[in-house]
Amino acid sequence: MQIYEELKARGLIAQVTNEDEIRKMVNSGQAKFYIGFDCTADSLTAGHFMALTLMKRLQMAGNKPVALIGGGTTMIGDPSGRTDMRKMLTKEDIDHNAECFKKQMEKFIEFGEGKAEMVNNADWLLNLNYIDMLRDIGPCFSVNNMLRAECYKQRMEKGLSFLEFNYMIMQSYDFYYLFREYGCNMQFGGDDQWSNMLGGTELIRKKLGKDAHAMTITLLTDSQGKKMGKTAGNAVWLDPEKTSPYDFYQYWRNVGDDDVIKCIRVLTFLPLEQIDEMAQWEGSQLNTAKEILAFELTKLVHGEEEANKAQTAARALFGGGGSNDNMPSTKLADEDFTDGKIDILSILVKTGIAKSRSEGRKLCEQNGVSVDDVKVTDTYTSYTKEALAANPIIVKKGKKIFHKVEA
RNA sequence: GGGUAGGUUCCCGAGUGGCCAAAGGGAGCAGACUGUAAAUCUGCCGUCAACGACUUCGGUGGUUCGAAUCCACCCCUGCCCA
Repeated sequence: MQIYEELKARGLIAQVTNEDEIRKMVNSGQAKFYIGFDCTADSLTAGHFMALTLMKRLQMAGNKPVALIGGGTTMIGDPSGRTDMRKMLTKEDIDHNAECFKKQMEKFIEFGEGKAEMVNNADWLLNLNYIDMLRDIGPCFSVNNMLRAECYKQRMEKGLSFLEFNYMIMQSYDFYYLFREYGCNMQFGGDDQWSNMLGGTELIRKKLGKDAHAMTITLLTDSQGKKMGKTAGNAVWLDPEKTSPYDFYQYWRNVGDDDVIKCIRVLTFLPLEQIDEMAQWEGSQLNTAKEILAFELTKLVHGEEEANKAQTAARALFGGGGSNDNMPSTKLADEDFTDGKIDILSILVKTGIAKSRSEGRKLCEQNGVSVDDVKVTDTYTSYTKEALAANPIIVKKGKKIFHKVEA
């Protein structure tokens, strides 16, 4: 099976500008494609991860990937699919984020001579002269058409600032620039980027009279149509400091029945035949599929060693096994104790299990907290430093959150 | 610039002088049930030294015994007109 067919079979392809040509190009390794990443945070997320895997898949098929870091476009902020304006980031933040992105990507994709390239659109966007640029590409954009673009739809009611309106133009300019200077003939991106990407192909056609292509990836959504890769509004980060490998593993271990196979298909590199077989599984058998999904992804992002640790930790914790070294843990310092003791509420807050003492109190009162598998309902329960130093305790919130506490 | 409708807790959205830490919904968290799933039911859902106290309703001042609610000025947003 060739790469294009494989992408299709995995359900990765959402929209394409010209299927026949793209298939030909991609299958014969003739594509030099780019994917843009706006650096709005200091770590990539599970959402970006799919784009990275796509890059890798295409690279393995002989195509040339270009990772574009959006040091310039982030200054503007993509309004696509958003109902409110992004908060403006400072130049320093953006630079810092770009640096973080770079490091994370390097772990996953090979850059260098004859391999993948990395560019930053700050290098050309930041130096544009307003009037020159307007005269150069301004005539190629129809405001009427732009206003009809899908990516602005949600903003037509709530308001769209001129700043953000320009995002499409900047992204189009990127494609135009990369086409011209780097020979990039294709752009990939999330499905929400479609109109921005078409802006680029249009611009190239108008300015250079040549065809460039665009293809979007299906955004990963769960069976309820919600974007995946988020927990309680927080992203699942690829940075182990922000989302520990254990939590990362757990996120995927806990996806719904209806979503496991899709996730495996879309995100892992397991052969399709094997996946088709798993698709036959039903009921609690799917737990095995979830373990496979979680393990594979953790391995890809954090390495095999971390994946093993996360898996054994999870199995020990949920399988009723003994204690384990790999669960999240906190070592208390001297100043955390008063008169050599610390109470349960302080522990909950200290470990981040509860955001406030109030929340912790409520958790206890509602039977949500246990220490070494014994429910703690008395909020005045406290532990001495000596006891904790001798025997670390395992604090558990609900069924799934474990935390080791030692002194 | 003119007119007009607004800015309420994570989000949506009620509240228009005391009965308001603020209805309702969503999200989230916990409990029951389960398979570390979904659905369902129950409870919680500002903070704290907690039958009480403190901080919050765009901002700053003011009126009042008392303000999310009234007044003044300011900032921001939608819509209409220019």
